[in-house]
Amino acid sequence: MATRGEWRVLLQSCGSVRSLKPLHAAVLRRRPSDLPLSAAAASRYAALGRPDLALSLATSLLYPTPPPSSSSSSSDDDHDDPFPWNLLLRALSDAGEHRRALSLYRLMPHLLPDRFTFPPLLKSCARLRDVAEGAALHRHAAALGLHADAFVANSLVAMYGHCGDAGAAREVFDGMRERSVVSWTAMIGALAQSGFRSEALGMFRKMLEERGVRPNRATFLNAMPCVASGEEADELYELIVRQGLDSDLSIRNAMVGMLARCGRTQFARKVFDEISEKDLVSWTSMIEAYRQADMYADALNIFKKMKQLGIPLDAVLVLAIIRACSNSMLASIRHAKFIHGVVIRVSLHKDLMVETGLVDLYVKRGSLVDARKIFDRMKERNLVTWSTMISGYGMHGHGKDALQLFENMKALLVPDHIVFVSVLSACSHAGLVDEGKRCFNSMASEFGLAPRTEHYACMVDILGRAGKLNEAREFIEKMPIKPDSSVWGSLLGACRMYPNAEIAELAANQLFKLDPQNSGRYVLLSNVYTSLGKIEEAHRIRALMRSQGVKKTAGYTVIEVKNKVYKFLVGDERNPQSDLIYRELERLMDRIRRMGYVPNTNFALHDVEEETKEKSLYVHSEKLAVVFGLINSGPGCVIRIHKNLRVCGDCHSATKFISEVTGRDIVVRDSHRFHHFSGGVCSCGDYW
DNA sequence: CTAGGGTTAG
Repeated sequence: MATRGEWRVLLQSCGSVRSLKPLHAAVLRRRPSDLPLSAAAASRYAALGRPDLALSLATSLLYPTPPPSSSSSSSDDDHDDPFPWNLLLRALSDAGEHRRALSLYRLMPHLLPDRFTFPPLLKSCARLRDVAEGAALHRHAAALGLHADAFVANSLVAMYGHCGDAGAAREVFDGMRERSVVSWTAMIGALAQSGFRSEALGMFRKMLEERGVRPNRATFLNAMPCVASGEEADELYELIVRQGLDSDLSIRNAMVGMLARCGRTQFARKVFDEISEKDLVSWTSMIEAYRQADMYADALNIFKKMKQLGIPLDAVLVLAIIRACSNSMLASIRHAKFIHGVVIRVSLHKDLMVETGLVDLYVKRGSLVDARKIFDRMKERNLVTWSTMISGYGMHGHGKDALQLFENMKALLVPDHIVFVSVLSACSHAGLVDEGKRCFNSMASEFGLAPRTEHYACMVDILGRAGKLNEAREFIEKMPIKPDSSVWGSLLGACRMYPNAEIAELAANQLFKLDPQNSGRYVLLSNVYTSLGKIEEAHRIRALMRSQGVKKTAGYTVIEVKNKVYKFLVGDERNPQSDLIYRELERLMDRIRRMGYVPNTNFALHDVEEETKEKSLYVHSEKLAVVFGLINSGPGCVIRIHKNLRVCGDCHSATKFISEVTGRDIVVRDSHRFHHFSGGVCSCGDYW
């Protein structure tokens, strides 16, 4: 009878699956339940391009049927040789069977792992983002004195990096005797993936100074996503060209993203156009480029061009265009339906991420009904899906529906931090104080989740909107974590509806320290003073804003009419129907004034006569867009407009009256939420 | 037999 060593040589010299199969069968007959030999066979299947066979064999090794009585002999020379196991671990890891790889490792305690054992296992931990398992392997390797091996150490850095623990990665990196380009690259990647982008670039610069280490393709691919400024982008671009790496497809794809992120959209497009053999990642990167620059029309053109060229789409690409459409000011429900149609035609509508993206798309384009229809038809839903639908209900002011959905979800899944943000923001949009409090308290008591600043901000919002300003302030004072600008922003926001100089100042002073360039906060504080009659103070804040060099973001409103998007600025006269719009506006304002509408000049500019203030309110972009919509659509048609900032209080009041006198439903999306106006009432219940 | 990489929904 041949020894195991002889069998193993036979297995490993097999050149084809066809010859491996009978040999494997012979092994099973002669040496049943010889794990190392079966492992060698499995890794050979993987090496010959059949990971599926390797996997099913590995599975049978992990969960064996009871073996016949004969057992493997333990006296063989190579019984403890980890080599075949290492091959199998790698095969499993490469096949994406990470849990199986780790299970296999746990089943081989009789074997002494060697330095080859750890890299594939650490890679599996990285893919699974299982830092606990990874740290355990780290301890095993250290106990065996293998953690100092260059390959093991590099794998550890990468594993901690993928798990988002840059500190642990750094510790391993700093402890290394020799650092190769791979070590540096892994460390840069670790910092990048933990969100420490500038530190990652700093590491990249430090590496450039290191002797004998030159960046390569992988280094650039890790460094490019960290670049945030045009100058840095140019610098990397130069280095890449100098190294002759600029013809590489992955490098060019990453360049497109890098240049676009830095605002060099034109340059990004040039790099994209010069890719001769574009792959799906190239196209996706270009669409993402445009999405980040808020250039939805260009993103859509790229998408349409792909369709013309007959390029097959995948889920990632479709998600890019879905996100571009969701976020854009220029898209409408019509666009959502067009993209939805394409998604169905290319059969990507059964993909969980795509479906969730579509739910969000319809929510953001204003159709809760379509969003819910997709949600209901989904076979599978994860936390992201539920939180998308819950926050969708919240944005549209359907607080009770959001809470109902949250209850349904809790019966199936355990909520995470973000789901709670969705639920709490839904409570704040709908003014559900008690429900919000209960929900907030349940985070820690029922789910062991420590509330983060976002959750505190929601609670302050909820209390503030209910007029409980002092309670909101006390709530902040008792926070166990440091309140950030979102928390103070909520407190200041509450003063919009319940003007209170003391509290507004308290919040604003913090905000001016934390986030001095945000123009909205100055405007808000100034408006609070105005509505309290403290005109001098209001002027002081406007002056402060000027002296800080803070520019007020220009407000604008868009509306789609007959498949074309129109944009209105305040007092805009560029529209071809301008004369008609202003005549109709005058008429409408007269009508609603007779019904009781009183212009709220707190929202107007100062230093002008009352009558001029009123006129300046009339020409707010929201009102212009609504009137334009009314003129250009038939009775019964819903008017949908989209404003880049929060809708102003006066326009909100006027729109309620307009919905009543015209009998039209008007849907306004602002930077914060949706307002559905119908019959003189708004879905936000005047909480916003 | 081993390490690092471009696009991915709340």
